[in-house]
Amino acid sequence: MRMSQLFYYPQKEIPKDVEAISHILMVKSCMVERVASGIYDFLPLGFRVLKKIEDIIRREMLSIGAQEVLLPALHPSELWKITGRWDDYGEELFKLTDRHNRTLCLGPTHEEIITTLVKAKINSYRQLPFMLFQIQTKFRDEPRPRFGIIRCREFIMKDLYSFHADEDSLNDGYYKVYYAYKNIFDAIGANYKIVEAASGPIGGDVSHEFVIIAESGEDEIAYCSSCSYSATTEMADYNPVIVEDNESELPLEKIHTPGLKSVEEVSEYLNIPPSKLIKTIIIKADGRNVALMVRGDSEVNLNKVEKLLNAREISLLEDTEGSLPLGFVGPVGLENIEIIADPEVKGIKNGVVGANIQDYHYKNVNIGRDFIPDRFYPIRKVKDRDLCPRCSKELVVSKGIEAGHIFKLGTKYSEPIGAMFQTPTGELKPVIMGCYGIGVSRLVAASIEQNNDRNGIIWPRNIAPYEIYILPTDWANESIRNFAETLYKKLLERGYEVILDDRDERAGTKFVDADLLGIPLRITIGNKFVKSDIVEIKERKSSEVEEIPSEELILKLKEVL
RNA sequence: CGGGGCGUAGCGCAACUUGGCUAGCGCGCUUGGUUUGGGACCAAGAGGCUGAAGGUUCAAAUCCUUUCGCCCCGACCA
Repeated sequence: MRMSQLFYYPQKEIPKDVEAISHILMVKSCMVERVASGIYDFLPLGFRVLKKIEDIIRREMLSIGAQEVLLPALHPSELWKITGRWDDYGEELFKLTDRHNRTLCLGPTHEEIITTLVKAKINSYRQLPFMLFQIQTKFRDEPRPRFGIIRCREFIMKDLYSFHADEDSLNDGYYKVYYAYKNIFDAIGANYKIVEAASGPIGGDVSHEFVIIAESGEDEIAYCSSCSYSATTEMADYNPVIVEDNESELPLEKIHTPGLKSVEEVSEYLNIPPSKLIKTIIIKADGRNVALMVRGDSEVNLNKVEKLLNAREISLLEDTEGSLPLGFVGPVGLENIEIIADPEVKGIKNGVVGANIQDYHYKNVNIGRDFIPDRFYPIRKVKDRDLCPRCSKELVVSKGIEAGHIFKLGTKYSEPIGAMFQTPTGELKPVIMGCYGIGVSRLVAASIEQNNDRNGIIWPRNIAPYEIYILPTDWANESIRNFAETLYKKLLERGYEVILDDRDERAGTKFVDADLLGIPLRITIGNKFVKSDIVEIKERKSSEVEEIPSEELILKLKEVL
């Protein structure tokens, strides 16, 4: 590509409110252009990167035997009503009505469509297993689009669906995809973690997320600094450590704490650290009230409680439900209600809890003397530097971008839709399914989040829009120009993806653009070439410059690329 | 959905509080000249229905109402 022809209009000034590094760099480097909130144009440079990522994904999908299909973006409402998701999916579903007053939605995901297809074509175990995938635009009416292309209302996603006759086969398929995903994320050059995850509204039991470590991520994950354990903080376990306070028990004391409900308020008012407070919250689990206790500097992980209680539905108790003075609840004298405490609570001597009386707390509360929890169980959210549940080394809590998510769906969709097959014994069974997504457009941004410096993007070679940037410092100089042109043609012939900066710009401008665009290799043809036939090769990533005689250039490129 | 903020040239912003000449500045763009290895300089230009609708007024970018769009923070922790 000739720079003079490229649809490239770098922006020096970008809006103040653009936050994420990837967003800033993508706007600056003219990769994308915002059309509306959460809706973007992909411009030539951005689109090339998108295509490269797509190709990597496609190659891996094909290699595990999946076949590519293209499914509609427009879905009739009936399909979504069958699975109940017309209502369950909520406001994120883009709904619309056609001229005949038929209701439709723009597909946020394609389980309904693909399962209906399978219903139409599959009726025997002999046809199973198989996998289909699609790479296409999906739509979600996000409550708040954010971080440029990372959280959009319209975005490109790869979805693979697998169909099986039994659990073993599903498991087989699941791990085939799991390893294909590893290959993909490795090929893209991402720093990522595979974490055990909650399956969310898509459903199913087993699930892994592929998370790209990045500050602007909206996922929070915990991973072990030593072994391979990792999970979302929703799911993560930890090895509880009980630190016994080393002090003697003081007499219980009731204190007036008018209007002070939160841990911070009470802690500040009494000048006692939050770790000495015991937070007590009341939840409703399938209609039954349960009290949960954690140390004041911790947070309850409701996800864990839900699992522990094996409850279908749990929620925090509302002010209007029951007679407890919310904000002043404590375990002392709390009756007819199960109390579950985090093991950490055991270590607290002379703690502070709510008194179950409006505007009062108790000081110097001691476990055993003043109250006894019904059971201890680690129910708080993990924190940075907690101990790994497997190897007891320290965990790291970090933010990341959810880039891939794989689920075992089971028969969640095949059953209601009626995608059945006949077993060898003539039985009719619903097809067992798996579903496996990758946020393709999001990966473009995620990669930039990890690969940049103050001058711009640093593309990993596999997904760079071009491999080589030929930079003639003075386009008006005939010998420079001739050499650059010849080099450009030679490299194209040899199959390299090359940019030739044939603009009549000052050298400085070209250097700045080359850095911003982050093309892995830059070849500078300047005054050293004019004087002594020397050209420069610079690697964007390491900033290493090598000067070599011009006639050795092509050979040298073979070596480094 | 709750709270806050912003819509003025392609982009980034000023002028609005206290209404009043031709709505400014920077980037980018056009023309000419000088420059030419890290976002050059000088000169001359082009480019605006001040988001939209209504109102107040002799007079509205500016005040009022409505509406549309955009951004940020929050959205179960006691």
